[in-house]
Amino acid sequence: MIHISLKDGSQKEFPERISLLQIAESISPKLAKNSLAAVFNGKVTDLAAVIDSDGELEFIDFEDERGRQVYRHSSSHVMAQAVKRLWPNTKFAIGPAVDKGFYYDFDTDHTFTPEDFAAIEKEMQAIIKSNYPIVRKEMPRDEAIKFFAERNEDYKVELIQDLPEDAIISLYQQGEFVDLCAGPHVPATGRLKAIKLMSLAGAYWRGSENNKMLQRIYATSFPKQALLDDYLNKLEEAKKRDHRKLGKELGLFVLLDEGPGFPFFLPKGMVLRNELEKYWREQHEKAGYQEIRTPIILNTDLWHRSGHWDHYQDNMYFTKIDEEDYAVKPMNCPGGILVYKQNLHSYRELPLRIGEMGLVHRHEMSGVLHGLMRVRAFTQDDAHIFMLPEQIIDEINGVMNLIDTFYTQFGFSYHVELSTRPENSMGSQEQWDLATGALQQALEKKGLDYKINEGDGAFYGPKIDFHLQDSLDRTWQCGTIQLDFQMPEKFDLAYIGEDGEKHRPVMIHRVIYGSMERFIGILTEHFAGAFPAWLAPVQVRILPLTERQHDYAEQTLAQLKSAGIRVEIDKRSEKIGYKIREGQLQKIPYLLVIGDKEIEAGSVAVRHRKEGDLGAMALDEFTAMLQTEILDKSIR
RNA sequence: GCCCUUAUAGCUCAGUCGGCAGAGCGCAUCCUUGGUAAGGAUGAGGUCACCGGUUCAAGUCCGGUUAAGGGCUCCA
Repeated sequence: MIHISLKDGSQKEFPERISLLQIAESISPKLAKNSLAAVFNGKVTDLAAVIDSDGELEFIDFEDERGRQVYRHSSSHVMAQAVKRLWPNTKFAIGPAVDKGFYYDFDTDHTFTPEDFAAIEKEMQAIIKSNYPIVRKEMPRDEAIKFFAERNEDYKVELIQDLPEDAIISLYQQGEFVDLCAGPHVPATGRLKAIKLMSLAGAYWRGSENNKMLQRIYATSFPKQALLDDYLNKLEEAKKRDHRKLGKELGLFVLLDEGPGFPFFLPKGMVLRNELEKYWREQHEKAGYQEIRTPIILNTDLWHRSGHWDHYQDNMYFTKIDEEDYAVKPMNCPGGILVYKQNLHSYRELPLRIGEMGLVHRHEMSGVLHGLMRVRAFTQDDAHIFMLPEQIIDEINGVMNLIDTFYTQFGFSYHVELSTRPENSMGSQEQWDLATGALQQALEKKGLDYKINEGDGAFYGPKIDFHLQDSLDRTWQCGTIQLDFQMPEKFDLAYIGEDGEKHRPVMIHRVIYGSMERFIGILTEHFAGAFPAWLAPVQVRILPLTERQHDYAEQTLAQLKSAGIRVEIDKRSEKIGYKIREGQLQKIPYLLVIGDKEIEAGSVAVRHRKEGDLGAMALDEFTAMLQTEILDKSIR
């Protein structure tokens, strides 16, 4: 029996060999009618069918036992077939389904431009209309190599050569087009419906920058035009939350030609940033951290000693002072370590938790810069914890709890990854195994689901990464916990144990926001610029109806200010509707409309950015309400 | 860094076949003094990213540089 879990959480059981059409029929006749039933040779473990509450089919695609989406994968073959027809000399690399669509990598003399999209889409529609059966063929490895070599498909030959000697190679054919493919596929090209080519990109063959760069076409497909339209609309909506767009509109930050990757924070962005730092300091004081600040520029002897010279040089900036070589810090740890070394420490002092809002500079390649998410100068909300070996698990657990407190405060959900030893790293395998094991143990003790990221650790230790999502569902690493046996060694760190002898402490590097820049970027998209009142750069805007209310508005402003509220007045001689519109667009939590009625009653008319007109209230009452909201850090 | 695309007013963007630089928003001034998402008029605002080339003539065509956008690789 195989178990099928539907996306709505329910479970069904089926015999081993069954067609997807049969599965679909047994779940819902409606689903079956729209079904993409595939001729299928393996097991089905998941049927990604989502049926929304009113029974309409929201999205359907089948996944095979390795999680591949059949419908999109078949779409990718049809795109390849169309490209082959239009540019017969094209060589084919790979064309998998991805999250919201599919792509295919091509090697051809023709340079694709977006103008080619219409022609390719038209050819794809012709192929769909022809309704070619998609037929699976199998042949021995040697025969398959010969088959593709004759067709000059170098990449396919290379792919097959990587398969075991005795492998049976499967090919899928539709009309004149044959592709190397494990399958499965929809039974015929006519099953495909709405197709849209999305974008062009360069992509290295097999993802290595030492290989040739191929041309990748990204596209998506849906079984109904309405679903495609819906998807495109959602993309448009997501773009409206883009932190780069909102950052400009809300006056949070700018990026200028004069400093690529070096963001300028504007007054409103600074208010937000300072509030985040304030919250950070409160929480860290509670959690037993101390705070330090270390220099941005330090001499190169230090960086040799720390291993950054050998392992991180390409990402560092250098400078000279009085003929001596200095480097701008790319990480805060060496500074923190020097602070630790200022005293001889007793085991009784440990764990020692030392935080630093540390400004670091990293030379990132020009092509990777992205708004606030990926910059060349950023402030890490760093901390280094020096501890006894037996304190490791507890300390990691403490940091995980702190991270959870922060992310929950902002309403983020996150996923966790464990990154292991990279190639360019220092220390013995034994130490790495120990460190990686400790992180793993801490994760398991906490019961967190995590994904393993082979070879993605820091050069001095493995790490647990916490990832948050942006508005386009791209994920960004924010929090990280890194366990380090190397730096204490390199810097000969010590504490005096119970036995009166010197011992080596263990070190954790950790950030929670990750970087202030990236976190503000994510936060902006998460709230679509409508920050909770405690973070909002302007919490209240007073809108006097006419000049007659200006004095009263000033009094109101003074009272709110003395209550610690960030408030401003719009005194322009514009109509109230216009002032409200602007206040809404600036996503200010509260707009206070003041007319003669309010003056007479000694009140303010309150409008909330999401809830609309809340009616008149005494100023004291409003102030108390808002103060509570700010103090509770509520999301309203 | 690599592949593709883009760069015109503070912002968003038109500008056709190479022939006098445009609109809306915003801004300034004036009129309007109003009740919950855009009242009206007038005006200012430009080295068409930068450097070079072709041409009688370049925002427009060509080459280069810089920056930005979508990816790849890399990363907080």
